[in-house]
Amino acid sequence: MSRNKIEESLRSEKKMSIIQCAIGVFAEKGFYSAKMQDIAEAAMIGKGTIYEYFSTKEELFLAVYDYWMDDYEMAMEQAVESHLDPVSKADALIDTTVNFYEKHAEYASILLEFWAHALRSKDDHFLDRIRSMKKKLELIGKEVTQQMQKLKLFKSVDSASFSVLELGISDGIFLQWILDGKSYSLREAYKFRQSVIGSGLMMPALRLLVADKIEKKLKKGFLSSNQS
Amino acid sequence: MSRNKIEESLRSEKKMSIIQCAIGVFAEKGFYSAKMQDIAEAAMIGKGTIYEYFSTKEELFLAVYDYWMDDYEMAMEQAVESHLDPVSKADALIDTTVNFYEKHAEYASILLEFWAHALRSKDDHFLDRIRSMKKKLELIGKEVTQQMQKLKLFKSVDSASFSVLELGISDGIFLQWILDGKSYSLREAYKFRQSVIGSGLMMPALRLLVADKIEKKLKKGFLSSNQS
Amino acid sequence: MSRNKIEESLRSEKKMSIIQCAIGVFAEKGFYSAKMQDIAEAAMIGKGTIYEYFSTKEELFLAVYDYWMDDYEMAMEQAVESHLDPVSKADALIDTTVNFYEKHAEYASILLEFWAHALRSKDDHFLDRIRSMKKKLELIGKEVTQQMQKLKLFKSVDSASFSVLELGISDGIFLQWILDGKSYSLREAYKFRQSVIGSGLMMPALRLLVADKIEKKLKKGFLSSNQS
Amino acid sequence: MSRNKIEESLRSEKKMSIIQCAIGVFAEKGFYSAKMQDIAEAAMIGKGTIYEYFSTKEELFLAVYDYWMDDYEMAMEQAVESHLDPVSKADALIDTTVNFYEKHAEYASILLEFWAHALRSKDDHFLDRIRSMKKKLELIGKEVTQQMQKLKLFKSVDSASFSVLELGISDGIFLQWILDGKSYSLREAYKFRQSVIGSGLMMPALRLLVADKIEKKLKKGFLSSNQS
DNA sequence: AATGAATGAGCTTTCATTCAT
DNA sequence: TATGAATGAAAGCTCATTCAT
Repeated sequence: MSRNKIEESLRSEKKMSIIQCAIGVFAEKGFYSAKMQDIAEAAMIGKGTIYEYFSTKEELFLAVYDYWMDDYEMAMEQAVESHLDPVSKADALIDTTVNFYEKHAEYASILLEFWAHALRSKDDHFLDRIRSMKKKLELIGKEVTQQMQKLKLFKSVDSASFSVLELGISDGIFLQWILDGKSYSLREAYKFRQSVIGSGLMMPALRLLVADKIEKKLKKGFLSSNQS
Repeated sequence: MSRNKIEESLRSEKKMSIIQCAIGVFAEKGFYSAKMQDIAEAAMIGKGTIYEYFSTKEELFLAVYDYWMDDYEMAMEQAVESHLDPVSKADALIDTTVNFYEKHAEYASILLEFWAHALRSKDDHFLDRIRSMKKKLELIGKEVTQQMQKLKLFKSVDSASFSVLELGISDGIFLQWILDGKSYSLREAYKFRQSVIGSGLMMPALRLLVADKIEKKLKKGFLSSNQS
Repeated sequence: MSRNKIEESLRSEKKMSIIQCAIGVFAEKGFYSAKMQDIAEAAMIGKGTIYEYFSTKEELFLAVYDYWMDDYEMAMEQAVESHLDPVSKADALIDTTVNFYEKHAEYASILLEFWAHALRSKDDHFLDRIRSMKKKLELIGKEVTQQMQKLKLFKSVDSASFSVLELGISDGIFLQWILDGKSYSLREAYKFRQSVIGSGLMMPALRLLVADKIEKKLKKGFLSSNQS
Repeated sequence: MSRNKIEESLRSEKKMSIIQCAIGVFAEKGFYSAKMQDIAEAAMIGKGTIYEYFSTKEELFLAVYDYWMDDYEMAMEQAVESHLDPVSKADALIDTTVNFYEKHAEYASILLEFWAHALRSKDDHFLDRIRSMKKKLELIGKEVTQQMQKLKLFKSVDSASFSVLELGISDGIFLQWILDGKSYSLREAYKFRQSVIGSGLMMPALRLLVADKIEKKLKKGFLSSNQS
């Protein structure tokens, strides 16, 4: 590695370290209440040093979101690529999402605040970032849905609409779970959701096959804490 | 009305007026960027006067949320009470929700910010308020679901879980709709959701009855702008 | 006086009070080293209060200069108006200038800094203010010169150029006096200047009349401290 | 040259190079707004390197002024030495001054700022430097004046006072010229000044000799742009 | 000797809150 | 009761200076 490359890499590493510390502070205090001082202290560096890497607090906030979403996107892409049949893909996607959300549950408030920020900001930068990620996820969902249809597993459904809906549902469940104080299993909630929706879209042949399992799941719900 | 009662009522009216003005300012600028001065100007009163009614900015913010949620709760309760059969009730609930969300779309960022605030606040006041509202809505949803089951319209499903799920889905769809720049009809998205989910929970008898309509809806999706 | 008028007047008075305190602080520390805190303390008000009257530090600085120059301009105008013959007018102008400069000697550094600021500022506001004052003074000087010529006291001289020159000389003498640590009498320096220049412009008739006095003045200079 | 001498000389050269770059930056931005970074960039060296040569920003500022004044002093000394008769000397001095000022017109704001700085500084260093230069120039002026008197060209006048006056006038004209946006010829202004003052101090014999030329100059002034 | 990443004191400005009227 | 002038704590950001390399 050349001298420049090493320096570049060191710089990048330091940036990451600041971002990681910032996540914690932003999550705990929120964008406005988080002080640059706090973040500097968390990263055990001087206040001025942050500004060597991010020119404003807002830019750091955006970087935090980016860092996060890149992580999520990559995981989702990998999930879909590492399976062949659409059913496994769908399962893997849900699994990845649940893992991601469980891992970052404590940072949910950043997500909300970021969305709020984006909706209000004159600068489209924030909204664009959100939408680009949504587009990517929608595409993945759409493809899996279409494969399901091709294999006659799913009824004929507008795959784009369904994919958008799924994304909304996914965020919505996560949000409720957080607001409900994580009092039930997020994974079970997702599975319950899958039972309800899958049950609605499956072709009769498939439905009969898994009817029993679905029925049990629906009856059981996801609120009882002793999950099998 | 006694002298005191009149005064009390006047006071309450003024409070409402401040809250209503605050909603607009909070929505446009967000909690932190909204200045008490802005709110006072919007309400055409002096800055100090706000403090006669609310002791801090945070309290006013909470009052804004309360005012809003009371409105929503009341509308939902009325919706369910003004219909007898559970299918109409369900339709009315969806209608009310869509109406409410469409009406307050521009205030979505407050909602997000409020949730973020609640998640972070040491003071459980905020979370409690959110949960009390969710409990109420969950109850409503649970009852309707149980009635559906009693009438053999719905499969056997844990009504509490389903109700919680529905709430999450509802918020999730709204959120996506907002983040997607309201580029499609929120109502159609809700109907699509209903088709997917309904299709999964309906008893075979009912399903056959509405199969055609549902099938069409699923094929069409909700993203095309020329909705019938 | 109406309620509004009174308030307006109070506001104006407070503004003046802040300006007067700011003069002292700016003079002692310079624009950059003068802290708003210092000025607030000098005025015995809160730091924030200054911003009720001046929106930026720079605006306050400009106000200080304006306040000063208005004072000077008014004094000069009054000086010229309260005399009829041009010789008395010229004497009065010099007298006024000397008085003004002696009174504000300690604030000379503000003047210099203001000029430096004006020369550099992208905003022409500062330079314009300086030039408008110079224009006014040049006009006054020009008129007096022309009257001198009309009365055959002065040789034929381009009055505009002479007026500009005089202004420069005036500032220059003041500057030297300040930089020389006020080690001689500013008044005597001005008189010496008058002798040199007057001697050069006077018509022979007048010159012969005052030759003696001028000669003495020239011989004596203005550096000896025991001024008569 | 010994090893040490060479190193010393290299060091000195680098110092000069930094000073020259600093002049430009200080002139454009002023002492406070000029960043050490800017100066380092202008000199194409690292920020830290400046501190190898100057221990503080203020010291560099002083060095800039010194460098400048040394330049001016040397030019003035050379001017007076390269002529024999006092009239030529006086002309050469004016010429040198005009040249110097015209060349450094854009740096006028530094001069002003430096003076302001000097007046305020607790540290007499700055004022002393100014005064030592003034002393030198006054001495030169005094000598020339005395030679003029010896040759019976000038009336009897206190040469020290006159020299101080001249210095003030010189700076004053320069200052006006700068503040007037250099809208006329500095050289013509100096000549006009010479006509006015010379006319006042010349002995009758000399005056008659140049009366015509002076009269024309006075009538013409220096504000018309088409200078002959 | 030369560098520039790191630093943190210190700045202007903002704004929720108070309180005299 | 209503007000808005006054306040000062607080925070983002800057930049002269240091020092390890």
